[in-house]
Amino acid sequence: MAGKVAERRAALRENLIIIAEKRIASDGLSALRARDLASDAGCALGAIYNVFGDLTDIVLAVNARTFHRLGADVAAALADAPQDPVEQLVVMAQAYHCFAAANLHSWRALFDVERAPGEAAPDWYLQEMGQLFAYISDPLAVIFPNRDPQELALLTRALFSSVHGIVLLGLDGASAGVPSDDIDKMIALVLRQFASNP
Amino acid sequence: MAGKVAERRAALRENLIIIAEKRIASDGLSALRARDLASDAGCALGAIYNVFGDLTDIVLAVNARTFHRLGADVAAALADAPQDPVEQLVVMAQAYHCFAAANLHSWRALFDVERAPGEAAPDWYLQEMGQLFAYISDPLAVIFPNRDPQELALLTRALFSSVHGIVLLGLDGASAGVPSDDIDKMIALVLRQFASNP
DNA sequence: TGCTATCATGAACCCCGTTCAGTAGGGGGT
DNA sequence: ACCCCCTACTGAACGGGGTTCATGATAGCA
Repeated sequence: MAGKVAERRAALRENLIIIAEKRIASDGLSALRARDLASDAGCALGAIYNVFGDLTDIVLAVNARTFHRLGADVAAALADAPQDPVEQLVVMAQAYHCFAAANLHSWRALFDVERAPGEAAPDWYLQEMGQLFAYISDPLAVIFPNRDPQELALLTRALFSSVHGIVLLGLDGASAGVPSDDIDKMIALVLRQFASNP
Repeated sequence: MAGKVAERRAALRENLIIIAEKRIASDGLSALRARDLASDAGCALGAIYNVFGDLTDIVLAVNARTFHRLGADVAAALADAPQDPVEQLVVMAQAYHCFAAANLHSWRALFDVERAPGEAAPDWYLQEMGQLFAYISDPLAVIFPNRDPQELALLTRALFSSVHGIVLLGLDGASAGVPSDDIDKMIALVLRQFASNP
């Protein structure tokens, strides 16, 4: 049976991703251990390396799923949003915040995984990122109809980064815990103010 | 001699901090090894633990110095800035970007060090952060004279976080390397737009 | 000088990711 | 049905890292 081996491996692969996902979600990226994975999956330690190159590959697979869920949440928020483009931006940003807060460890793993220096970001990463940027870019183009596409691209990236920064520092423990409401307020302040004078 | 031991330890402490600082600056936080530190400092491996609780304590000491240098750079930029409060914000933010780019590894170490969960941020961290916030808050109060202090505090934090986010994602390798000029443009776009309609 | 309390030392411990020699198992030929 | 061979799985072992602690060195004091 030629397909049998590939099938078993694919099943193990899925299994490992799900187990790693749970582990990261509950205890954070730094709590991920190869030996725990193996024992939870009921496989040998070495079996992990028959299916993944190393632990980072598993984390990347988990991150792909997380990123996809994030994109779906933002898209869902956008679907329910009012027509006003500024409100659309606010709603999406707050959905981003909401996702990050509700999936803190998984969300942090998106950025905490260390990429080998010089290695390009995976394809799915750029793709999901592009999707998020597209969600932002559309309302922006309505708000700023006179800016050229290049400038809109910069604006898009700048706004995403701003919201990301607000959420990142807001959820960071070092800041002594910014209340969730304050984070939403900051997001709304920045976005509304930003879009107030095109 | 009662002070002799304390003196020797203080010297070793300083020495270790400087060596760790160099190491982090050149190769990044993850390249910091206790054994390298000991051999570079010409001391025993265990001597490190006579002077610091663990490696994280050394990193925190390095971070305190980095943060201080960062604050000094921002203050220097502010001193040379024009009177216009919006321009002051822009100049400070670009000084932040400039510092981060020129001290990439040290700057990343400020945020990459993992704090024990539930442990409060060190005193110096909150103090330096407060200093940075004060630099931002002053021009903001001029730009938005009608907002109450509480709202100004939120604005201050939001703007800092936004600039931080722009610099963070801009300097991140995963974004396929945003050109430095673009980062400065994004900063200026966000800040000018933000302050354009008080 | 000898005694003792204190300090410095680095080999050893434990944890962890990764590897690879050894083994089990299944498919195909007779 | 039997055996052989090749593949894939296994988990003990390796290397590297942070931290500890029994031991040896040292400095102060009588």
